[in-house]
Amino acid sequence: MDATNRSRRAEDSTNYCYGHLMDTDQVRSRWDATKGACPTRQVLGRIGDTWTMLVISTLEKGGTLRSGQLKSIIEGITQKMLTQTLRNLERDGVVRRDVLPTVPVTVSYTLTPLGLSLAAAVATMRTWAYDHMDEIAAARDEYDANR
Amino acid sequence: MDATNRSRRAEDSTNYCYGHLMDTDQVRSRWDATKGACPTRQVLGRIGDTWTMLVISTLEKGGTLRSGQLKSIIEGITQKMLTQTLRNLERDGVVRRDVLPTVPVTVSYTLTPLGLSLAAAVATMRTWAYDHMDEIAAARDEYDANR
DNA sequence: CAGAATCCTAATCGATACTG
DNA sequence: CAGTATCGATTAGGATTCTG
Repeated sequence: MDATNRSRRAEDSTNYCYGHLMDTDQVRSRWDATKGACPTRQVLGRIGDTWTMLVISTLEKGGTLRSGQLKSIIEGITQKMLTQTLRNLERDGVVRRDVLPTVPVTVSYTLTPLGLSLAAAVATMRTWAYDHMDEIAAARDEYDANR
Repeated sequence: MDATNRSRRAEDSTNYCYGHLMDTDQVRSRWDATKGACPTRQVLGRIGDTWTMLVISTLEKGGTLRSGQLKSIIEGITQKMLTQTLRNLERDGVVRRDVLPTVPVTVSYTLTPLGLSLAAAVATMRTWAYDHMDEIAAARDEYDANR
């Protein structure tokens, strides 16, 4: 029973797919379930974490940036989370990591073409949030006032 | 020291703002920091959680839906997470909750105009993920092959 | 400078049982 | 049916220390 629960968690917890919203057959035919979650869900999950959008947007605005520059521009990010976020994005083909063999080593990051197209979609979300933050704040105030 | 760490976590952990990407003064002037995180960050954080995008997209497609309908359409969601997600969206003014005093009670949810505009932005992200899932999968395969 | 490794707390989320 | 409450497993992520 514990084993059942645990394996369920491990295997399926990120597999919820968007099939009912798109062409399910097409999604299924392009999705190798043995490799893990539905890709749409994986990508959206990645986008949603604390730092990914911030890193992408910062690179979009700044072009090629060094690790230290990203760290100082993105207020509050720790070394660990910056590295982790950049590794994930690199793995997904969204950023390119370049190492110059200076002493000490110089590492820079740049959005790939795929990353640039993602940055555009991210900007849409960011702009929406910015444009509607007053409306949201007002809705929250009203909601909270009634309890 | 523990107290310091804990309070820092509690108070500031979601306050990282997008000021360096937008008009910082304007963001600051519209953002009451005593109420918590930067609104942009709050909204994007909400979008990024496991179920929010799915619920929004499902309501966009289905129009007005009852709680039970949402639960059966969205594969894998639990009662708890559905309720929690809907509450958050209701608080932000994104969905409207209507209760009919039948026995037992009937509850339905609908996107507000604000919610509809958000759904459009969400669709952009969803479509991006769908359109690029092959590219991402390929990038991952290549990345993973080199280690 | 860039990042890997360790430790530890807090938030997330699923499972389950219960209420009107 | 819709929702609440509680518990436990898992994960995210911050602080810190160490390496080339």
